[in-house]
Amino acid sequence: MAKQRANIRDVAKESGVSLTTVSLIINKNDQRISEPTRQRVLDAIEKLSYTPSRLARGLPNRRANTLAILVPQLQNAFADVYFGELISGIYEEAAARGFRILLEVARRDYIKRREYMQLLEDCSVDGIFFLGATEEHKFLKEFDASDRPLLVVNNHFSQWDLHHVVCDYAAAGRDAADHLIELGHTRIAHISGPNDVVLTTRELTDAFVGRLAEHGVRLSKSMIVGGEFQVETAKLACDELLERDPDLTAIFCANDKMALGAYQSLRAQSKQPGKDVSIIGCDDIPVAALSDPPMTTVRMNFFEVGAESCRQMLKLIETKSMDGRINKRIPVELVRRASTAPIR
Amino acid sequence: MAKQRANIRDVAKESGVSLTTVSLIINKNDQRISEPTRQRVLDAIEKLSYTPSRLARGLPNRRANTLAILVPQLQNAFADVYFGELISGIYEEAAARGFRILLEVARRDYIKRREYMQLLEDCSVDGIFFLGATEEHKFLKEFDASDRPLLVVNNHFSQWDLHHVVCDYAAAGRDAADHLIELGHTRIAHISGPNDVVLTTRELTDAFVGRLAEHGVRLSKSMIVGGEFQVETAKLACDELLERDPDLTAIFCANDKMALGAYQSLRAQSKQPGKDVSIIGCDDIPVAALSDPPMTTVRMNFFEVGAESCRQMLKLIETKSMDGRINKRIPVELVRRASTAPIR
DNA sequence: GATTCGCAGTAAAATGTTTTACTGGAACGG
DNA sequence: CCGTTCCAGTAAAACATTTTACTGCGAATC
Repeated sequence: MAKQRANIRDVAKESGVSLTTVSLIINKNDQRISEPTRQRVLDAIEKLSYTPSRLARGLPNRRANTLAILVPQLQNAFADVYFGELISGIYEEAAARGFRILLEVARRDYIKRREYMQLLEDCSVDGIFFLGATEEHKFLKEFDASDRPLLVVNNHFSQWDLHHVVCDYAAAGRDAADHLIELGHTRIAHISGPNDVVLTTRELTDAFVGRLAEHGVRLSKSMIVGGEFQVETAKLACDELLERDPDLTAIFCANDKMALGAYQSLRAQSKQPGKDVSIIGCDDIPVAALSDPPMTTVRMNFFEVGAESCRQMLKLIETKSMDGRINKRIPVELVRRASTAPIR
Repeated sequence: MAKQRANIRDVAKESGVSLTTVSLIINKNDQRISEPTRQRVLDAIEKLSYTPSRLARGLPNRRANTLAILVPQLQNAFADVYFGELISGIYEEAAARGFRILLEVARRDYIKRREYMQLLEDCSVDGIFFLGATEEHKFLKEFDASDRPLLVVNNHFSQWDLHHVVCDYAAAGRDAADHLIELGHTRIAHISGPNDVVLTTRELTDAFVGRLAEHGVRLSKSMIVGGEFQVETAKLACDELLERDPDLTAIFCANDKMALGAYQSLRAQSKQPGKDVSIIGCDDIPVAALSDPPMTTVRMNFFEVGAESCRQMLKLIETKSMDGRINKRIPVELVRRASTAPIR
């Protein structure tokens, strides 16, 4: 009971080789170690139930083998399916590669103290994922064209040169437009996201409106209302749209939550979603399939966005190559359910 | 441009003192350092924009200044208000004390490989919070009466001797019973949680039934149905209860989600929750106040449970005193809203 | 027979802290 | 004037690894 915990020196002594040899074996860069020696060392590791210290390991090469997920301070950010799926995707991929995940909340004073930088500078973390970024997060400027490993997940920016991985929102807008056109709709409305601060939802809107125009359907500005991505605001938005055009036949909502708000609004006016008015959502969150009627929507595989973000981040860290920024688009897919129907 | 990053040695050289002095100043155990020296060192730190490396700091005393949150692998565990609030509470308190939070998911193979132990053994983490624990998590036995810093958040176990911080579920059961009695109800039912695997919800049920009995109201076994904490299963449970006793006047649900399920069930049978049948929930999640009718419920401050868990954990780590287990109960509070009414 | 090469492994430096035990000198009481 | 105490700080060990440059040796090559 001399020692609490075996270290690499103990293993070396036990198996009669040098530290270096043990280290090489642990790190699997061991072409040059012969099989018998290798086996002896592995036995010693087993016997002493040795685990290399992550702390000490990170020290020489300044690697923590840890990644941070930074989320904005929202009302229960951790209780949102959207963040939940992104985080799961990142986690899964990171865990598979032996990386740990650190959780960080970008509160006001967190940003003011530049703690995200500390994280990188004190070697706590090898890279940072930023979820839920908007154009109001001015501190991102610090990463503009910098070689600091920060990756924006599911949003992107034109004013700053950053790494990002995003769903193909333009394709989503086009898919939604094509679907409604195919069903014969012409009196169409759109409940958008916060277009003033999020580029992706602007792209969604632009692509949707643009594609409708290509098909000769004009969507006037007044039939586009912003909904802040929440059920309640979307309900109000939908009320407003129905007042402006009581005969509209289809609404494209920038996310599924807002589509549920539209359902509520319609019902309150004794209209049936999917029959009287076609509703198409965006995201395909789990409740979309379970809603009544089951929702037609554009599936955005957020889990995959998270996973791909993580793969890209790891590549970034390994290679340290700064030739160009990461700029990956994840494909989307229209899911036809019962909330859209041919025009009568 | 000789160096990338200043270290403590650079600071020492710059300010003409020894490493030790700098270290003492950084760690604020610096009674013995004179003010002028202190100032000189702080200036040097500023000038070189020096940040101590967390990795190197942890090495000598085997402290990572990091805590892990372990959650079970559930359908979108990260997208649940319950976990969200617990995590927020833990995070807040940890951040205030300079601790980082690591996220870990207890998947099947994660448990099999005992990675939670690795976490402690390789010094990645100074302590582990386990959320969403049930009696099916047999691996907890490993921490039974052990001095490993694992803390069970918002559940507890009688079969294993572990640290825990829990809401006072017994008090919640009593409060709910008292409230219904006060309103004159006698035909009462209960939709319970997964009583087979979670002790806290058994306590809730027992306290509720016990208190009713004290007031002379007998709740038969058949009027208690389990609901697995989900909206859908609770709806079915409620259907069943209404079939068994169409004249029941009140239902106590073991959480708010299930109370919402009960709302649905009642409405489907053209009964008005809060008028025809009083419903009382448990948790006071945000939607409870927003539901229709606003829900009477027992508030469980999960944020506070998380925060207190973290405080206890830090105490555990600091003192390393194993005289007794942590066993803290967080008080609950009845919130009267419109889903309960005096019997007619 | 000298030179080169590859093999299997090692010595030692480097990574950046904390902490314990020490030191030289000044003040101070007897 | 001597011993003690205090002050302000320091030297050096410890923490656990990775990595670079090296070494001895036998085999192949010229």
